[in-house]
Amino acid sequence: MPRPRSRLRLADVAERAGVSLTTASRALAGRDGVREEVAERVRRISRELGYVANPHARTLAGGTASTVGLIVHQIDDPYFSEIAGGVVQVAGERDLIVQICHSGRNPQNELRQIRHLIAQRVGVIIIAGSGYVDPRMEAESRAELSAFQDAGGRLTVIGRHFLNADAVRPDNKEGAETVTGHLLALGHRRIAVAAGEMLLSTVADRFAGVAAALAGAGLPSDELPLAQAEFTRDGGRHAAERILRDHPDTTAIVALNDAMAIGVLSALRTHRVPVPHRMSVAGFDDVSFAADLAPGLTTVRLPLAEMGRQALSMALRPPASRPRRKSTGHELVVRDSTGPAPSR
Amino acid sequence: MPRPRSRLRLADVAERAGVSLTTASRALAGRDGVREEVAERVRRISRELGYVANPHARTLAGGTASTVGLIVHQIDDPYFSEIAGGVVQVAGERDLIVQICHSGRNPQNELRQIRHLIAQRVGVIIIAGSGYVDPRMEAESRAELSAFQDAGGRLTVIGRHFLNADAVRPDNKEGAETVTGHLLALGHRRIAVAAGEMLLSTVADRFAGVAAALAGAGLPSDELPLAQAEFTRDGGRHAAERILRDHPDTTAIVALNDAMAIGVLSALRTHRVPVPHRMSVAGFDDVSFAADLAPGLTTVRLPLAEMGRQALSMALRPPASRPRRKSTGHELVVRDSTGPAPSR
DNA sequence: TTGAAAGCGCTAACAC
DNA sequence: GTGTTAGCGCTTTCAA
Repeated sequence: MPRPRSRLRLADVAERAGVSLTTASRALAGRDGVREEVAERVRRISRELGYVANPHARTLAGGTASTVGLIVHQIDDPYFSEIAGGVVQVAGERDLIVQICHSGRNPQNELRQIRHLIAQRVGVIIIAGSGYVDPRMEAESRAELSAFQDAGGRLTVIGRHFLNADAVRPDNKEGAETVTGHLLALGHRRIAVAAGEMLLSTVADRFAGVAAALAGAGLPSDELPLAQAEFTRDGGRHAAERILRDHPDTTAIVALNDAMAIGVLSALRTHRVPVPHRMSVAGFDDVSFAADLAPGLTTVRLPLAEMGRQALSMALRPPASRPRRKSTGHELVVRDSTGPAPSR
Repeated sequence: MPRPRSRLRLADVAERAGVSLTTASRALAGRDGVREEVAERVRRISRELGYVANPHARTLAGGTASTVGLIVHQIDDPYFSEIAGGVVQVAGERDLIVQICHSGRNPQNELRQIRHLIAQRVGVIIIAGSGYVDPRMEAESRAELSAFQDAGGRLTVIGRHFLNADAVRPDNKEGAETVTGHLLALGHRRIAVAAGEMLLSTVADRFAGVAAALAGAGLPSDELPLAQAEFTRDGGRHAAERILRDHPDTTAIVALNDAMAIGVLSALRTHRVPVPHRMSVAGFDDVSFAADLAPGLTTVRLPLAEMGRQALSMALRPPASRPRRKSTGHELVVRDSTGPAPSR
């Protein structure tokens, strides 16, 4: 592939502004040691000329690596695309570039993506999405990431329990308690859970929240009907089928994410189970179209885009002596998919 | 942003192999002019040491980066996140990195993103999403992109009319004709259109398809009720409000994308207009959750992820003498939001 | 077939 | 404050 014709360089801007390379560099980086008047002139000329720095040269020379690596399970999953939206937005404001990789909920592939990003010399890595309950499944990733951090790279995780990284912590357990409390308040006592694979820490945490709420209400959470399946729409369908078959007197289903909730609603529609009159359904996440389902989905709202924004903002601040933890908070959004428990 | 400490360099590999930098470079790049035996030794040592080239140095010194720039209007819009999913998938298979930027449906911002990607020396640019009817709105972008292509860069557009680029062409006009034909066959005669801004070429093309279908059925398409608004869910709400007010005898609304269709459904629910008994609604795109709305949305399916895959695959093939055009095809997906026209 | 040397465009010590 | 100069790690002429 031929090499793109060389474009405007910093030297051109410097020349036009009648200053040296260094001064131009400082002015554009906003560093001080330049008279404000001169700096302003350089910036103006740079803008007029449409100058854009070559990030490779910049990185090579030891400047800031202006790239953010974002690892998601799957970008076309609304949970991740909304988070990514937040990351890309902040990146755009700061003239950073975002590289997106899929881990596909596969620890080996995730490791590969991490290595790739590190080889690219990205300055920031953001990992979004559940980790694994068993630390051995991500031991290698952790090792690579530690080395990355030791070398000065910035790491932020969203929804993982990494001891040594800044983290955006979704209210998984608390949110699950809240939504379960909502169902209890509506009089439901026979509540079932549609869960993803329990080896995902997000699933385990949310499930713990449901169990805690039930225990708090004096209900035996150890025999809580639990249907595990994939953490997806189809998984939700399968889980609902099993719940209907094995626990026919269930009056409410808590799905541990909205994707599963949608599958649950779909299965209930197929079986002509009226929602919420015969069965209440609640989800988790509040993805953008949860309000547009019918019935509108009662769910726990996480501020997804905001989580993405925070993750990048944290990474861009100078590292703290101790890793930062930022809880997302959550909000119960009551729509039409939950209602009073049917009286018997 | 901090800078990761420098790692193993090519010079280290060269030294260990007892050859010059040049020879090592050649050996690893697989270029000839190196005795096979020497090349093999260099490669072995490089592997043993775990050497990974610094892509910034590599890009700066010569070739283009093995990076794909993907410009979308908004990554958290399902239309784009599904396309992006396809692109990221193919990229993952080929060890390429995908950089995502938002244009935000703003030509100026799009131009800025294009410049960034070019400055970044990406080898491939993929632009997804509607262009503008008025060529002047994207004249600058076109100029930059032409220069990029002249310099050897590969460009693929999804859903734009760029003469000189490989293109994935969604069946906008054809799909609109199909879905309008479906409504006509159901007996609808008073059909209204909820459209995005007409300056978007996608909107114009889809609208032309609706008009053509009506004309083909001998209906006066020049007085076709048309409500223009933003090409989003909220825009759909507003458009529906206006249609209900100004054309109360309408029996079917064609929304020119699914986002608007969802807004239309929402507005109709608010006004207690039964769908499809009193009003049929059709969308366009078939985003993943269109089936889960209630009623399930009748729409025109575009193979979004496949479009993303094709776009990158085309870009990675050697350029053809003439730009390639790949039509997506389309498929009418009939669900519950359309039904027979109410008899009067 | 191999190597020396000249950059690629930028930042950062170190002068002035 | 501002400029000079030496790299960052690699590819690529151009000689040998």
